[in-house]
Amino acid sequence: MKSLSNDQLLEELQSAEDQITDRIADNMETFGVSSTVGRLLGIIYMNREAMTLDSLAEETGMSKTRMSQVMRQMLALNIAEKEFVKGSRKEHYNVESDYAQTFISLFTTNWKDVVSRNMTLERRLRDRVDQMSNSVTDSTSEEIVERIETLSEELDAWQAYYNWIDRLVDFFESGKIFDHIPIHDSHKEDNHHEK
Amino acid sequence: MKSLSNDQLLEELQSAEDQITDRIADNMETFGVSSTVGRLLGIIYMNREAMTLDSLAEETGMSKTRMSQVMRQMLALNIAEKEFVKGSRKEHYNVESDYAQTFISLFTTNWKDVVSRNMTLERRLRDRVDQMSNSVTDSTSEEIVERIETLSEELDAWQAYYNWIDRLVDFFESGKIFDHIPIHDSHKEDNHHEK
DNA sequence: AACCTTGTAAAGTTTAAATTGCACAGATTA
DNA sequence: TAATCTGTGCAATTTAAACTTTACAAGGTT
Repeated sequence: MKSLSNDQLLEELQSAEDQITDRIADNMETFGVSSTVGRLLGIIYMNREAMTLDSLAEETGMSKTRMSQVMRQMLALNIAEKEFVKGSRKEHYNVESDYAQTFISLFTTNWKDVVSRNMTLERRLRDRVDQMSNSVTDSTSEEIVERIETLSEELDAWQAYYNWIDRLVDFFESGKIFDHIPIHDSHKEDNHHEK
Repeated sequence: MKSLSNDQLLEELQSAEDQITDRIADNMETFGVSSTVGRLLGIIYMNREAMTLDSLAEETGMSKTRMSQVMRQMLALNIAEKEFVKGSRKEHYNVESDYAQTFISLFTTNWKDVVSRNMTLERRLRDRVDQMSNSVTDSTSEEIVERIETLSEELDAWQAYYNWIDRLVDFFESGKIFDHIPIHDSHKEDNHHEK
């Protein structure tokens, strides 16, 4: 294996760092967000310091407007925050540096939204089903009575499911998850890396 | 509140069922899959019986080709399976009827993929970093040495994170999650629905 | 006051994803 | 063997998402 010159080392470093950013961007798609969200996350993370819209635009080669759009989305997702930098008029954005914490933010923000939307619909549908039940008379066909009953049971399952997700979200958000899945696995220490 | 006729009841039922399907489709986007995946899941689920590509195409108004594509994707995601129906030459597809189980399938399939892709990259990068470390001599600039060290630490964090996700996936897949977050919450029974 | 700076709204353009239509392979039936 | 049925590869089209350009509002500076 041949040794590397200073210049080659710099190139290697840049290439490796870029690959990490690329992969972070890629993985972010699993959360259902555009890869640019992931790219900015990776860039700011690897930069280890809050960045401005202009510096992000330069780094990505994209327009400042797009940077603004994406950063707003990231704020909404709770995976970035504004950071005050004295002496500068520009807004600076920073990201959580803990991977697992970012995972949790994305997971909980996304699912909280879903839960709330669904709980609302569930209530509305429940009312309608109740009204249907009340409309049933002797002249109502057997099939209809059955479908109403099935629908009502469906809503029960629906409610149980979103209630489960709600508790799941809380399990992550409260950090209880770490009691059961600690960040650093105590078992497999075999592959440990020495400093 | 006024009572409903038979015809109105049928319309109400259809409308309510459609809304449920729509919402299932919507929610599925949180997993980063197209809403059509969710729509087919909802349709087959509400149908309570395995369906063919043709019946799906009719139900959605989409082409059979698209149904084929989406069902293949759903098989890959482990949220649908082929079901043999004797006497029919067509393939029938069914879906898991348990919401939480579907959640777990999607969650684990998606993240397993991510973990494996990342572990591979991590190993490759680790090798390159080692080679960089070995190339360091007296004439190597201080800045470079530091960046190599930082990169190496970054890989440690990276590895710890994906290992964490790996254990998290197992936590879900093995069903241990249900020991801590049971499907039916024993606490809040207040909002209970009587039969 | 006129003049910068910074962020974003709005509308337009480009790129990528979703979807279709056609064609055809493989398997089945007649 | 020809005729039919079913699922899918592939290229073409449509639709939606990502991204850019322009313009302008709000606040800061001279």
